Amino acid sequence: MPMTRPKTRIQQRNSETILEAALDVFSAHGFRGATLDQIADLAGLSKPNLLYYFPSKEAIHQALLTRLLDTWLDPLRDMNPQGDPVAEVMAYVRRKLQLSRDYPRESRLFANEILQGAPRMRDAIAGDLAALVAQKAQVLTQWMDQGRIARLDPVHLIFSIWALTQHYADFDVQVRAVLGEGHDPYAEAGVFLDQLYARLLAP
Amino acid sequence: MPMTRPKTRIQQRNSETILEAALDVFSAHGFRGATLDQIADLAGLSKPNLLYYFPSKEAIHQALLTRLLDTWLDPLRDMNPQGDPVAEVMAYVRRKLQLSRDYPRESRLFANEILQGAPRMRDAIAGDLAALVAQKAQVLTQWMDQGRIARLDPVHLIFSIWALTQHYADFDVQVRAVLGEGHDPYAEAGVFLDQLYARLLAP
DNA sequence: GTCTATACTCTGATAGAC
DNA sequence: GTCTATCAGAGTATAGAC
Repeated sequence: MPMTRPKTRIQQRNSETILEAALDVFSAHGFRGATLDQIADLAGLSKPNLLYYFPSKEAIHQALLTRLLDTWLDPLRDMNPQGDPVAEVMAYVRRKLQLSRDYPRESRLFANEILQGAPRMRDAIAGDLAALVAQKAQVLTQWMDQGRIARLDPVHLIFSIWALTQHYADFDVQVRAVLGEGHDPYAEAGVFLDQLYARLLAP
Repeated sequence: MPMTRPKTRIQQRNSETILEAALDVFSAHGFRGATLDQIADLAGLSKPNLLYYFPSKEAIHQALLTRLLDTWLDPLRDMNPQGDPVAEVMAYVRRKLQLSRDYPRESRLFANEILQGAPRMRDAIAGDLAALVAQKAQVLTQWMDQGRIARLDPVHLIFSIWALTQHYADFDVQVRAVLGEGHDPYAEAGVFLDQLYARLLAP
């Protein structure tokens, strides 16, 4: 009974394959836009076989969201209160931008969920995420009090980093359509965001 | 036959009511997540009556997107090449933030569409939108050449304005959950973005 | 113009053979 | 563990009365 925790190696591998396929489909079409047929096709399994590994469509989606949140918050967790303030914030920006570049599907999965009111993530957001932001906002405030970075609303500063980095994954189609051929959006964004936060944070 | 252009006053009013209801539902659940039942209920009409005014679900969605794009680009169009550079950009930021505050549903409708690869807007984005951005990027570049604002990638500067302002509408749930009670997100964002762009644009 | 009734398709989930 | 067959429900759209 692989309800909660698959045991054998084959089960592990198949669960993995399913989640990988599901990430593709859910991130591209949203929860309701995705179909089990699409996921099964992409995973190379039959639909009933899919439902042997996960009890429902909802369960697959939930599994993706759960594993996502941790990855998503890691870069912020890594912001070190002992480090150099400007360098720490800018390193956070770079890590977050890399995350958008390397895991755009995860970013879009998350965006789809929030955009529609976070029906399956409300608790996690009001809980873990809000707590982490509060904690890091305190660190930022301390740095501001010490005059080591410019005084700004620390929470909105964090929002700005989320907005500016996730934009490149979530609005990828628009970014590429506007830039046209021959551009590397993430490379250009890296340069631009470096300049932006260097200017913004300077005390 | 109200296929393309309703004629009588009642038809006008009912079309309006339907689009208003549809905006609510599509922006909250995405295209596939929305159902005609929900829209009909909200509009106070029967489902077949809905389909008397619009030939299909797709057509309702299309009508919303078409009327949206213009409204969405107006603030950028209004950026005046003859005005004071810093003031013009900052006025654009404010107009765009107001748009997010006053029309969050439109913002989310747009975000849903782009997020899922813009299947119904690709042409408009690669066309009108890209052209307008190219034109305004030229204005920005001129201002930079004249040393009146800091030198930055003009297109990514525009992206940053989109990302930072739309974030407050699109991720509203997250913003409010993180801020907690007793906050006015848009007022705070207004202050923050003023500071950000003042620092960023200073030559 | 608007409604009731209904046709038809899609999709999530289950039964049961192998 | 995996498949074929199938059910049940939801959802878009149409027919046809009024």
